[in-house]
Amino acid sequence: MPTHHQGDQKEKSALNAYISLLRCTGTVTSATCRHLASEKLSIGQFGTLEALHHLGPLCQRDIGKKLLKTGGNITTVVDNLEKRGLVVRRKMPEDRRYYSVALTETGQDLIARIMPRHIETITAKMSVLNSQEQEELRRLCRKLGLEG
Amino acid sequence: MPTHHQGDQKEKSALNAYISLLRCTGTVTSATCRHLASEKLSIGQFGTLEALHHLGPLCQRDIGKKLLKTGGNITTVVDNLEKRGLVVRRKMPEDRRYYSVALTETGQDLIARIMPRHIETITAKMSVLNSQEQEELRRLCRKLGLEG
DNA sequence: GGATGATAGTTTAAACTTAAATCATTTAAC
DNA sequence: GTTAAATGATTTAAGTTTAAACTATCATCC
Repeated sequence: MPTHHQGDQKEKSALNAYISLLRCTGTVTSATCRHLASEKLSIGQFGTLEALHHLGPLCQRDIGKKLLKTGGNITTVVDNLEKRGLVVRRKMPEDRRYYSVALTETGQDLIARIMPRHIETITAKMSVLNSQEQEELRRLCRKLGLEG
Repeated sequence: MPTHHQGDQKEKSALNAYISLLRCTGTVTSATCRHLASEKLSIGQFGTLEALHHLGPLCQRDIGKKLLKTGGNITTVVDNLEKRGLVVRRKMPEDRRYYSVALTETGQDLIARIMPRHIETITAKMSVLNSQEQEELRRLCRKLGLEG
């Protein structure tokens, strides 16, 4: 049976890691997403374009899963992207509950233009860690992030 | 001079770490903050109460720095906490631009009641990693999070 | 000691996000 | 086949967040 002291130590270690994790993500996100403002893209909008760019057309549910956002939010995000002509919705004939959301040519052009800079910014920010450290960070985050 | 191939590898490693980091924080935050809804506390409100609990009275600027939020947001958060009688603002006589924001007894009681459960939830979630891994995650996040 | 600039906080408008209720469509069970 | 349950998407109302403009106070410097 663990003593109180051991319990304290366990909590302390967990809390320290947790706090550092959240704070780190805050500063990193802020640094890497700053440049999106000049394109009038929210993080959710950019994330959606990026997902479509990377994975091809997706239904809104899958976009939501990818971005960890609610369905209502995805509706709004896709609405706004559609208004700007960056994506299109297409009803899926084989299951008419679904929309397939896809990049338009304009959307394709925009994300293709933004991505190099975005990747560059991320690479620069992450290069505070060497590749071995990056690998270890990834491993730990993946282990920790397995949903629950 | 690095070859293109090396550049690709460097980007790939950075991006993988970055994506895992953001996704991990998303799932961890969602898991650890779910219980706050039952107390009708937003994450920002809880963060403010916690900061005041941990550090004692703070001015709004310092709360904002702690939470990585804008000044306008802190005004709203403190307004709402004050309406519920959980915190009080006090003008600082020595510099009347500042408010000192402090927990009321009610606020103190609330945060004292919530914290054990919150810590427990975090500890449980983080215990996917052993203490050595937690320590390493903390180190990497701190290194990465140094502002910029 | 008065102008200038910096800092703390507030307000406003617009955008984002969520939870909950709702609509439309499909699947399963009978 | 028809009903019931499940699923994808939308709507609504409420709350959160931000940027930008604004007020109030303090510090500096001539």
